[in-house]
Amino acid sequence: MPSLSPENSPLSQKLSHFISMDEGELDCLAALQSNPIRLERGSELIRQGEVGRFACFMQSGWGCSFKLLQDGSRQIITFPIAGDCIGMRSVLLRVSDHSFCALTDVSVTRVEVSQILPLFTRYPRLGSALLWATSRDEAITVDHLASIGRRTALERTAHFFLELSERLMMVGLTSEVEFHCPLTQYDLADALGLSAIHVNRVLRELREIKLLTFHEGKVTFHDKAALKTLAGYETIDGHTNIDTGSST
Amino acid sequence: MPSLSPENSPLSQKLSHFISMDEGELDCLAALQSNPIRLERGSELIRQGEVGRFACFMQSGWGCSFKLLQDGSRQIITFPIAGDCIGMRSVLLRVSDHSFCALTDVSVTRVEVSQILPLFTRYPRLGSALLWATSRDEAITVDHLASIGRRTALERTAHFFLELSERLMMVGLTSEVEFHCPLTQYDLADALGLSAIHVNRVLRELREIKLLTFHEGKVTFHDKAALKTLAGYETIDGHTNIDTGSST
DNA sequence: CGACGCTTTGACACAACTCAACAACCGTGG
DNA sequence: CCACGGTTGTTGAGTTGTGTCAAAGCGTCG
Repeated sequence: MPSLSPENSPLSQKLSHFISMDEGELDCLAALQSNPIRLERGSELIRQGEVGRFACFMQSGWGCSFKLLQDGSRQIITFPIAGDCIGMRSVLLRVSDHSFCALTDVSVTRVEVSQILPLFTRYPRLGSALLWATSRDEAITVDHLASIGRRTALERTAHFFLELSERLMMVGLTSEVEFHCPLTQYDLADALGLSAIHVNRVLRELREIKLLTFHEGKVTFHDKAALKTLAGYETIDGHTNIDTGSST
Repeated sequence: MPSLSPENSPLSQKLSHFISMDEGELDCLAALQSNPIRLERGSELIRQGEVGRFACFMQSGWGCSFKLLQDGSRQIITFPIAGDCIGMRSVLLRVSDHSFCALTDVSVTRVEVSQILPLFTRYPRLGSALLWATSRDEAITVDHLASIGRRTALERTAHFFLELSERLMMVGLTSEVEFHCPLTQYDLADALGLSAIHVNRVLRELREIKLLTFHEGKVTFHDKAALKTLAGYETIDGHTNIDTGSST
């Protein structure tokens, strides 16, 4: 795997959707992401209940952050990909409220909070871009919550892949119609609040109605427009189709 | 309703669980919260899809922030209470991804983001306390997500009230065994991802097994320990009961 | 008084879960 | 080379938790 030039890291790609960056800002981002660490598939970087000592930026690979519940089941919160920040909350809360596990081999760089805060003073635009990215992640979590709470399994699954695709798009990891996706149906189940068996049935239905195929680690959209209609999908950055009504 | 002395505002009460504040910091918080605005029950302060122009701190009353879905259903994300910040994400994302509605008469103060950012420079401890509070809210949302995804209706409802109680506790709005709670069963349903009718059944069961009563706007815990066991509850600030296992 | 908002209950339907079995694919080791 | 266990995917049958529909009770308020 070729090492990316720092100026074109996934993170800077992502942030450039929000602000355009000058050389100093790009250098600062590059410095934040020096010395990547390689993690093997399956390794747990963060453990629920342990003290969070650092945050990380993902450089490449797929992971999942999840909560373990009393009865042994787990709820996957998100699948971090290149350009995403993980574990920031754990640091601020001191104790980690969730775990992080690598689903493929993964490359990350550690950042100390002490590196981040001064950044807001020296590179305020970069700081606000990071805040924007964080808010965006939060909005995705909230969307996820609404999905699990109020959408059917079919809608929910469709919505998930559309959102994932949009996230991958921002870091240049997908074309319009298909992308690589190393998740198992068990992973999907734990993310979507379903059983793995039901995920299988839902995926079959999505395939049969010719909207989307999930096969051999590859997701293919057959009719993105219809999929968006089915899922009630609105782009993450706020363009909504909903008529919010008016009266009390 | 007597106006609170600024030094004892819900927000400063909440933050004082994280840092102890000196006079300058308290004054700064007080300044942030001057000129409260009164909102009538039912008024919508933030509308999904509109441009988010400001954030607010709640002074008193109850509200709900929620997402509207395509089919008209809604998912309530959280019920902001005194001391909570609302709409911050909407400002940073420019377009609001959710709505906010007052469930009782409510008093809030507007804050411009331009007021917040310099605060991190002048009162860094206050800034980090605010970050902590924000992270804590995020952790609650994530918990909520796990609840809806993986807990049964009964566990989920129990968990919700325990968490709510802990939040109220931080701003001095509850005793150990009971608290005022103006939510309807419809509100609960939209928060818990259930139908109102099923919420009613669940509440009846919680009453029958003598764990919790929800009646006439009042929540009473009859056996908090048993309730925590049922819900698999861990305190928000990270003290967990879960044995995270060990092997791969 | 009637209208309305909220709660409560029952009967029934259905989405999603569980259990069980099997198929396909992998890497490993004999 | 093939046998093997482990992981992942697939399918069917039966169960159950939760949703839907319908109706009634009960406050409050105009």
